[in-house]
Amino acid sequence: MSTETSIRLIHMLRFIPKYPAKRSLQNFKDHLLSLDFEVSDRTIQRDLLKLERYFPLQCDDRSLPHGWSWLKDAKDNDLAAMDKIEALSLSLAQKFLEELMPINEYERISNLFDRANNVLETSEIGKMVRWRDRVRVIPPSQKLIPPKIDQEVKMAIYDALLNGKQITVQYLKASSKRAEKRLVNPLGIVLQGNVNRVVCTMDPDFNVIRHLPLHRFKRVEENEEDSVEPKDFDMDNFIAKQNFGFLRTKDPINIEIIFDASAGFHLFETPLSENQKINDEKNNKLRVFATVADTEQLRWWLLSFGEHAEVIKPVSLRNEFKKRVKLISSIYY
Amino acid sequence: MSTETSIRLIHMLRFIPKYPAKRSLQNFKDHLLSLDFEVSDRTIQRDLLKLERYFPLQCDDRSLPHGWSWLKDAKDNDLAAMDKIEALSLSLAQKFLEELMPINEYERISNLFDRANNVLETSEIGKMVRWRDRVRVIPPSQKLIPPKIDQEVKMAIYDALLNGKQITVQYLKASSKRAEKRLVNPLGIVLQGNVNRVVCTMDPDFNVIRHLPLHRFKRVEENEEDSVEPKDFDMDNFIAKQNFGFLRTKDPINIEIIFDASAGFHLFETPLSENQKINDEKNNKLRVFATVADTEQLRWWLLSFGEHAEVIKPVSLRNEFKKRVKLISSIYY
DNA sequence: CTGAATACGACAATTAATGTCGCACTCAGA
DNA sequence: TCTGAGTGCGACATTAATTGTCGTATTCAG
Repeated sequence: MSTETSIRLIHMLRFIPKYPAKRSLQNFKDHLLSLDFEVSDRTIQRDLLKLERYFPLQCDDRSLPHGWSWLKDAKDNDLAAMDKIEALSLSLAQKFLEELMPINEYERISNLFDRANNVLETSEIGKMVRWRDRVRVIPPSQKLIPPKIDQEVKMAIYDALLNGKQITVQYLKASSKRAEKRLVNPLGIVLQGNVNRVVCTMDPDFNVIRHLPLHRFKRVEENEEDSVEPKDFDMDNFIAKQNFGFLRTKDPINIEIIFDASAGFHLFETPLSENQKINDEKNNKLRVFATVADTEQLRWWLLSFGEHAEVIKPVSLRNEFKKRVKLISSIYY
Repeated sequence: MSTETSIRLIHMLRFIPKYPAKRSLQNFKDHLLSLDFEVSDRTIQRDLLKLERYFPLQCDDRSLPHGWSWLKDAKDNDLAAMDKIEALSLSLAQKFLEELMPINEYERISNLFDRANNVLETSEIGKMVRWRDRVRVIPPSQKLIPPKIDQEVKMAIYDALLNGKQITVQYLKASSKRAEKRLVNPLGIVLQGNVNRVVCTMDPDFNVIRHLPLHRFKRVEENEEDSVEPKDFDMDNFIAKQNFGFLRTKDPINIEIIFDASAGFHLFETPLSENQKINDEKNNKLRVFATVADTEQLRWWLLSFGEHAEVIKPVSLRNEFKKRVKLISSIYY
């Protein structure tokens, strides 16, 4: 018999599920026994009362046996036991992230996912369908291989950013093979697809704001000096106006597009905007109206439909597409 | 003086950071004092030794004062204190997920994110740059508004899937306005972009395998009957061969594409495949070779480059593009 | 080299934890 | 409505663990 009360309490805390699930005294007894804690029923009852004083727990005493659970909206119920459904949701989220983001970096989130998978795997065998075989994620766009990021480097840069400190780095320019020593003022982080970019200024010219892929930094040392920032630096301005070149005009535009019904049908379920309207034309076409941001992405998206989408408005966009279509034709003919 | 030893131990456990960060006796003392635990130094030392016996902790005794931390690769270190860098990473992951997936559903993951944001917000003010202003996520493709999913419905369907049970549902057909009662055998879940689909069979014809958006299910009841599955049902087969129509041929294809240098440059950093090769042609073009899956997505992706990409091989794909380009031309001219 | 800070073993006093028992209550089945 | 097994909980004596104190050894900055 183990004599370590506190440890037993921790195990009990982690065995309590979130409301509306609940555990009975007998459940706790079995669970503790499987962990080699042999105590009397009375002790378990007392333990639960004690935990209730310090954590947002709940005892359903409307019927026997009483059932214990965490309050639904408890803040720190990351301690709580995970139920199967929650585990399945998390496992889905994991598959989703894996497709899109180098998730292995995020250690704590991996822990959470590990725990979820563990719950799914140790549930009663046979009764449960093998979820692994039953869940798939279809990536929304062409899959590209993410660059490898050095964890030490990443952590050092994040740390410097948080502390507002300058860093001295070895930076590998795209054009060269050897890293160069540079002095860098980190300003921010931008995640673009699966590329992690550091927004910064760098010697010799600290007036130019750059955005450099994190994986090009080879060595990072945090300096004593505080990071020097350009006056009135603002991330949104930087992204919008200058460097990423996604946003064309600041104002949203009203678009009118004709889709083949099969290609545009999904817009009924996942609209482009809150104000989207769809007219069902007779000839198996859909005429879609929406107000959207005027971005490069919009163009990429429209282009990807090929012959299944026709830009009608705004006229400027239609003319742009006319020109591009001519250019594309000239490639193949 | 509080007399609740066990509770104190739990607080201590959650205050211990992950290696390589560490906490000294004085740190613990201050922390406990702020939580109204007034104990002697010796007690804290003994507590730590006790915790060390039951959790993967580590005491760095190479120098004074000694520093405690969780082992780096501990499995259950979701209990551990979160450091600022980890918190920033998680906050990034959250922003990433928010752009792409209806994440608010995943309660436990939200808790984790809340905790991360809390760490960032309660850190020493002033010393830390305001991370909110310094972190951005640029979505990889056109943003569409995710459908709203009823949590009760989702949980009921997941539960039935896990338990291998039939369900009786109210299903809203795309064409109609009123939900109909149906008997459904759930077979699996597919996440496609931000649409959550249920793979299933349904009355009246249980031989047809369907994939229906989760948000079309209006009410779900789990039945006593076990779910009846088609013989030899296999998710991958289902996705690949029949219904999603993404995969064209089972075998990967060797593609050769000519990109404008500016458009294809990112492939240096995020390649299409492990075996990708890039020839730098003289005329500001890149000739890219890679082995990729033969999917619709590949076509969408290539089309989205417009005049900045030319398909060379395989010849079949080039011919396909030739035809499509002619069709596109005919729309605008 | 020196003094302040830290770690830790030992021990006795204190405090908490535990099992047992008895009684009250619940609830399903007769 | 009755019955009995199951469950919850108050009380209490016993046992076991926890705690503060003190003394000594060690570390480390100046």
